[in-house]
Amino acid sequence: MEGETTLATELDGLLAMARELEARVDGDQGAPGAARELCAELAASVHRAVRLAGSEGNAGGRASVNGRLRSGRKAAAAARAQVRVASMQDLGPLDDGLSWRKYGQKDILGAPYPRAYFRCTHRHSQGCQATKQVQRAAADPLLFDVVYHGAHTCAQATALLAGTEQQPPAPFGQEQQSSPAAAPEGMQWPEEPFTPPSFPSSPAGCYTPGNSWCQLAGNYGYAAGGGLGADMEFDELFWNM
DNA sequence: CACATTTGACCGCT
DNA sequence: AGCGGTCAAATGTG
Repeated sequence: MEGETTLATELDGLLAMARELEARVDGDQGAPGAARELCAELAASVHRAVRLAGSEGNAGGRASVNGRLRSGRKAAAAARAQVRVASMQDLGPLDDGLSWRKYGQKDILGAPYPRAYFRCTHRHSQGCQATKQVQRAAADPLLFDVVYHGAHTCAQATALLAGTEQQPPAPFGQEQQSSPAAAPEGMQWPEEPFTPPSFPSSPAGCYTPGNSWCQLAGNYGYAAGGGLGADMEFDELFWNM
């Protein structure tokens, strides 16, 4: 409602591209050439949108984050982006190709499902401070909200990023993935008709480097507030394209 | 035996 | 005071 015109426009175009991409991928999964190009454009648009949202002085929905920064408050430790990507790939579990170690689970106020906290297994070995939060969507139990934050310094991440030209496991950002037939590493929900835990953390391979993901759906939930922790401050946004 | 996961408690911040 | 996040000890599994 405020001055989100630019951002809205970007997002609108992005949505359109996403649709096109979705159609392309759906119709031709053997030749992701065009899809890939669209993906690039899409990524660029997203990048721009996020940048606009993170710009100072911008009155966007997230502009307050910057203006809210108080002196002495440094949030460089964990940057989060608001990129919500819903990838419906049954074959693509939530495994990012890295090793995550669950270190806690907490029930979130207002959320019917608990939130699991994961950490890089190499945190003690290589000092990888990367962390990941996996939570289930409130209205869509089939959707998993995976929030990555922190920087991956372990060789595993480096190798992964170097081996793939894409950026599935973005350095930072909120990624909403959906795995209808695949459950995360380990999360036990109150009532789950799906596959229980027991996710052997599939090693690299299920990633399918080349075919990659691709089904953008949904909208950009900028965690619009409501009072449920809509406080997001992202100072730096890294996006490799 | 080592590693990963689980659960509870503690701490910090809002 | 409440919520979110992390740590630490215990347990289970491979």
